Amino acid sequence: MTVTASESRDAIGPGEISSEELVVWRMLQRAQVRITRLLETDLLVEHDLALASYDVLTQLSEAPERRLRMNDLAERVLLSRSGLTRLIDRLQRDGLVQREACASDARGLFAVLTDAGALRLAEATPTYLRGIRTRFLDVLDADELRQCAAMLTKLFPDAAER
Amino acid sequence: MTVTASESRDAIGPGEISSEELVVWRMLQRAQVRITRLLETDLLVEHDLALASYDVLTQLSEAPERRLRMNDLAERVLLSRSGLTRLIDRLQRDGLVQREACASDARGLFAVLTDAGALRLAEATPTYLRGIRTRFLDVLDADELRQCAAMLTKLFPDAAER
DNA sequence: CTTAGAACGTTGCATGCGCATCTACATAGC
DNA sequence: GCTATGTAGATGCGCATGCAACGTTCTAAG
Repeated sequence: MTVTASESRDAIGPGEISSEELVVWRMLQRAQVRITRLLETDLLVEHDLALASYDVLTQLSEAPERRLRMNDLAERVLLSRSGLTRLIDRLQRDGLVQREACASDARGLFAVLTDAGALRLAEATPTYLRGIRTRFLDVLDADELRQCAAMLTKLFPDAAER
Repeated sequence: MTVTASESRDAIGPGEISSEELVVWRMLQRAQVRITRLLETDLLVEHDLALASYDVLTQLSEAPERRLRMNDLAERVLLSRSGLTRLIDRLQRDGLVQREACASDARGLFAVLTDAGALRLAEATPTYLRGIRTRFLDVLDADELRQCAAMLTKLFPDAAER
């Protein structure tokens, strides 16, 4: 195939990707990983709480009766079922969560937020929010935030606000 | 402090965060994790290559003489030094990379991309690009992509295109 | 009722990662 | 030169996670 001058450099066919586009993706990756790590170390240092644990506590606190089925919870925090089993083990050992049987399905279990868990969450939340604000929200203006939300809604099929 | 009706619901003080803002952050987290996992399984299934390995090969391929100091490389792929040591162990075992001494600093090592590594990277790249395109780029229009790039530049202090 | 298949949660196992530590080398101060 | 401090990379260890397999229970088909 002969290549004309205009095609030779950043030739973009129908399925091609320009280097600018690629850079956007890479920056997104890096920014996200970095912010997440900062957030996690904040929580770890100030409250000895991993980000995944914080997520679990948050999900439970927002759920009706502060309880969620293991399976449901696993999906919400983006963990495999086995991963969630171990995480709930740890949280239960620390008294932040407890397991309860499900009346309507003997196979199922609820993870239930304890009062201690709710307290711990309340203590950690200012740290979490401050981290997000300083590392993410403060950097963007209202317009950008709206654009960001719009893009995410497109990217995110089941956006149901989880 | 007395709370008026207008403040009672989503009262936003100077350091507060509205629930909309919080949702944006959560969606970003979720979208990023999900896309990354899809990308990783694509590479794993089609080329038996982990995303971290792909990143290393890419960084090396773009570096002068296809080589980078371990430390430098670790920073670029967002891995700890020890993490990179093990990853390079594996890649070297598979013949995709090799270690070479550094003439100017006897402590240092270069990770060098081998021909086999370059070939493997070339094979895997279409999968990677296709994944990014279908899961990310195709969903956004040119305007949104520009907005996204602008935001990331603000979020990303050392944006130097890495 | 019985049986086949699916779904829920747990467990064994392997893997990949970070932290703390170690050794070898480099650099600065004397 | 010699010592003290710092840096590059490797190693021991612990931890969190996913996959595959398992037991238990639910559901559908006959």
